[in-house]
Amino acid sequence: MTPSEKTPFYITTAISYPNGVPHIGHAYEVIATDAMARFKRLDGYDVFFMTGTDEHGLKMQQTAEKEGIPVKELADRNSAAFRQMSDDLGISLSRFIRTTDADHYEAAKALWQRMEANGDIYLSKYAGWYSIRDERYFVEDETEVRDGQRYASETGTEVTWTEEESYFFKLSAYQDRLLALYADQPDFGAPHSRFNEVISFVKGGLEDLSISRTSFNWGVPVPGNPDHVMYVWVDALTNYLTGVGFPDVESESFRKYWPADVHVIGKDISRFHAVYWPAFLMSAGLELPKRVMIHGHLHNQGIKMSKSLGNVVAPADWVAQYGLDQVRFFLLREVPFGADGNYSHDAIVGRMNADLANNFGNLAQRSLSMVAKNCEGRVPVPAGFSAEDAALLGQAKGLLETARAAFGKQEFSRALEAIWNVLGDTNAYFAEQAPWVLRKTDVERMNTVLYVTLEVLRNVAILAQPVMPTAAGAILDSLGQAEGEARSFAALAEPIASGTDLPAPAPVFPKYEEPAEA
RNA sequence: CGCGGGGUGGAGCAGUUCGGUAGCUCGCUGGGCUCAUAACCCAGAGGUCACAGGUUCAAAUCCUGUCCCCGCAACCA
Repeated sequence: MTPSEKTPFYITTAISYPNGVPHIGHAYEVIATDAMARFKRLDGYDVFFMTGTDEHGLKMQQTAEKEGIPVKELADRNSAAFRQMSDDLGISLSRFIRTTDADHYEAAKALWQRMEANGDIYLSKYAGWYSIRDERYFVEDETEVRDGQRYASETGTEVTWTEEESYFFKLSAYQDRLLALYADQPDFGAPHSRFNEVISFVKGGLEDLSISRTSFNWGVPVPGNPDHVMYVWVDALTNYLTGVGFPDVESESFRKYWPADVHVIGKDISRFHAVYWPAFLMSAGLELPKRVMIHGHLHNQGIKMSKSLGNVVAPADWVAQYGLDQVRFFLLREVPFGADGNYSHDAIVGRMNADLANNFGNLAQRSLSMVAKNCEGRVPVPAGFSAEDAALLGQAKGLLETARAAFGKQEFSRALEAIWNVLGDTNAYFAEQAPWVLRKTDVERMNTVLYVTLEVLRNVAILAQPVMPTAAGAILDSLGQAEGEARSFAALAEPIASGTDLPAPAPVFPKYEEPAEA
C-alpha cells in the first residue's frame, strides 16, 4: 500500500515553552504521543506526528533580559534542548515545529485575519491591577491593601490600576456553540473527569478574551497594527495548523491531515485546547480537531534524591540510568494515562525487573534457548494443538483488538496490562507443559509447546513495538522476523513460519542491579 | 455553601459509566521445577472498599450528609 492510499492520522503534542530545560513531564507527553503515532503506523495509517516549541511571550523576553542575551538566541538554545530530548527518547517525528518558523508567522496572521473577517475581533482596553516590577496583571482577589497601598499577594509588589489597549476575541459569543460541540461529541475531550471540568467552566459563562499585548514585542505582530503582538496562546495554538500547510487550505498536506485526530496535552492547558482553540477555529471557519486527550502530571513521590532541592528529573538522566525502552515502558504502563501519577526509583526498577526482565525477557530466553538446543535453531513444526495450546493462541490473537481499543482511547496502561496478562499466562503454560520434560518423553509435543510459545512472543513483541521500539525489535530479531511488513500488525494474521532460522538467543531486558555502595 | 479529582489488604494501584463471588503488581509464608536473566509455577496469610445514614433481594459501585488529602479559581505554558 502506498502512503497516499492509507488513511491519514494527524497527532500532536502540545508545543513546549522553552523558558527552561526539558523535564520528565515533557518526556512523558512526547513518549505517549510517540507510542500512539507508532501504533497507528504499524496499523497501516499514514501518520503525521508533530511536536515543537512555543517560543514567544513575555516570560521568554524576561528570561533573555535576565541572561543578557537576545531573546532569539535564548529561544534557539532552549528549543535545541527540546529537540535533543526528542532525539534522546527515540521520538518518530514528522516535524519539529517552532513558533519562530517563518511559515508559522504567516499561519498565525492568516488565522487572525480570518477571525477578524468573521467579526470576532475588536479593539478595547484591558484593565486590572498591574505590577510594574512583575510586569503582569493581577485580578482583585490576588491583591491586598496594606497602609493604603495595594499589593500583589503573591509577590508583594505594588500594583496600580492600569488600562492597556488590547484586541479582544468574542469568546462570549461561542458559549452555546461550544456546549453544543461537547454535547454532540462526548469524546472530544478525554478523560471525562477532566473534560467535565472544562464543560462546567464553559457553563459558568465566558468572557471575551484579550488576545494582544502592547507591553512587550516578542511575538507575532498583529496584522495592521504593529504596536500589538498576539497573545501567546493565539500564536501557539496555530502551530497545529501551520504544521500541515495552513494558510494554504488547498494544499495536499492540509487537505489530507486537517483536522487533527488527536491533540495530546497536559491538564494544565486543557482550557486553551478544549475551549479557546475550538472557538478560534469555529470563528475562522476551519474544522475542529477530533479529540483532545488530557494527561495528568507526574509527581516525584518518595526517595530523597536530594542532590539539590530540585525534584526535577532530566529525561536524559533516566535514559542513561535505566535505558530508553525501560523508561518508555514504565511511564506508559505505570500510570493510567489521564490520571496524575507518581514515579520513584523503586517503581521503575520494579517494572523493569518484574515485567520486562522476568516475565518477558526471561520467557523469551528460556523458550528460545530450548529451540536453539533442541530444534536446530529453527522454529519447530507443531503437531496439532491441544485445548491449552488453542486457548493460549486465541488469547494472543485477541490482543490486537484489545490494544486497538485501548490505544484508540489513549489507554496505554490498559493495553500493556492486557498484553502482560497473556505473558503471565504463557509463563504458567510453559511451566505446566514442561517442555524440558517432553524433550525426553515426547519430542513432537515439545515442538508444539515451543512453537506456541514463540508465536505468543511474536504477537507480544509486535504489539510492544510502539512502546519499546528497540527492545521489541530485538525480540523480533531473535524470532527471525525481518524488519518491515513482517513486523506490522497485518503480519499478526499469519502465524510464525516453521523452519524459520533463528539466531543464537541473547537476553534483551537486563535486570537492574543496584550499584555497589560507594 | 466556588469548581474538580481522590480516600480500596504492609506499599503502589485497578474496579465505581451499565449495582450481584473485592482484583492486580510488589512484599510476606509454605511448596514445586530446573528449560531460563537465582528467573518461572502452585498454594496460602492479609481488606467491615474514609465515616454515618438511605434505596435495594443485593452497594466499593446509586442517593444524602460528614471528615481528610490534592489540584484549579480566568488571560498564568
